Amino acid sequence: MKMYRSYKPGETILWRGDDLQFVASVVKGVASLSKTLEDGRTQMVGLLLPSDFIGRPGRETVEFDITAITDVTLCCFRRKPFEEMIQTTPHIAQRLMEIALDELDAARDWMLLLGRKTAREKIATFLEMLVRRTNVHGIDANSSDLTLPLTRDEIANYLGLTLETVSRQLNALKNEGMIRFVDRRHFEVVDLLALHEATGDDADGGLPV
Amino acid sequence: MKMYRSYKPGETILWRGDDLQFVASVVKGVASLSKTLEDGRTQMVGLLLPSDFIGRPGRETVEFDITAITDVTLCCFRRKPFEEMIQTTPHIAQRLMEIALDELDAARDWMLLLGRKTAREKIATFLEMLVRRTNVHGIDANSSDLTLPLTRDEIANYLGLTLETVSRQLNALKNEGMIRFVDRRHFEVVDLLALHEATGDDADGGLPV
DNA sequence: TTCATCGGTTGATCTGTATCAATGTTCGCA
DNA sequence: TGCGAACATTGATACAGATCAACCGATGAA
Repeated sequence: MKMYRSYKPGETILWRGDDLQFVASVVKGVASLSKTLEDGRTQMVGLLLPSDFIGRPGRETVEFDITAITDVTLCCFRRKPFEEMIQTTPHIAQRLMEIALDELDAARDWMLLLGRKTAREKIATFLEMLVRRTNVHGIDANSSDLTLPLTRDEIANYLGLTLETVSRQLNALKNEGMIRFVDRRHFEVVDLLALHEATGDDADGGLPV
Repeated sequence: MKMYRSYKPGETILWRGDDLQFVASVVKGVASLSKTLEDGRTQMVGLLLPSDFIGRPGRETVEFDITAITDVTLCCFRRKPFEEMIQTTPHIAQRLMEIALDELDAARDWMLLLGRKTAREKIATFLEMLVRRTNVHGIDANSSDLTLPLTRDEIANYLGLTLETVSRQLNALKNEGMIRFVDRRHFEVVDLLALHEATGDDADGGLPV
């Protein structure tokens, strides 16, 4: 009924079109959802963090590739019994609906970012999101010592940029004194207000992640 | 309990942050969902067509502007009784979940388009979507005499381009013999295969709208 | 009939980001 | 202990699409 599976960084969890015999939830680690064009250009369309959900009732294949970014552990259920459970336990459907609607909100914020923001604004938005998410998870409120969970290349795929542009803009924000790097994967935010201004977002219009 | 409201083209149905006392479904017409940056750049993040739904249980404001594109008629319900209905009628929650998941799939396809496609590919994808959607609605199977529901400017906002680029790419596809214009708002597809190739999409990876 | 407006087209130029290329840094492993 | 691979930075150049600007053609009001 219920089983655990683990994946190494870089390992593909599911390919687009794969048969989806299981639904799963992320126990540990970070995974990416991504879509690819014919010639190989790819775009991340979501990140999976612990407690996030894979699979959907009534659909037997996935529409994107799912790849482990860090070590990932999933908790898997067979799809059939899970679907029956939805039928019989109404508030599960409700909960899943809320999850889907939250993801939809996040996807739409990302559409604004991908369609209209400059490279600089994209990077600033991404960093601000990391601040907010780290704080929500209650780790710290001081915006210092944040972790970049992705490589420059992965950030580029997330933001619709190239890795060179990511590197340049990250350094630009550093040189302007908004952020400081501890090492390549760790940074702190020196001037959160300036960072927010650099996102281009409307006063109260941050990402509700 | 249930009432109808109408809007003229260009009229704003809801502003971001507006109090959402109602949920509604579109009876007639086309409306857009859009998000705006501080300096006015805007990006459409969705289109509402007849049968589409506005509002979500458990959230009292909308996160984007909703604007009528054509004459629009909505059928509105008070939010409270609607939410109670969800609690008591389980398959409504299920249906809403499916709608949300479908929209999420569409949003993710759009993220790939916004983040990675060229102007030409964006236009081709948009036209192919119109073909598919028109055919689904059973109007015709011949890809001839399709209607462009949006102005050049609105298309630009939908695709993350400027209106000049939309105009140029539309003409480029015309000059290559893929499409033909009847007038500014009506066209037919001459070479559907070529149009599909121009989308850049992976063989079987069309938009499941 | 004229004029104003709105949506659309077309042209010239500019610019942000991609691309191409070389170099630097870190870390795991023989 | 040093070597190689992966990740990252930096520089030079190219180009797609934005921007600025002029013009066109319907439609509708006076």
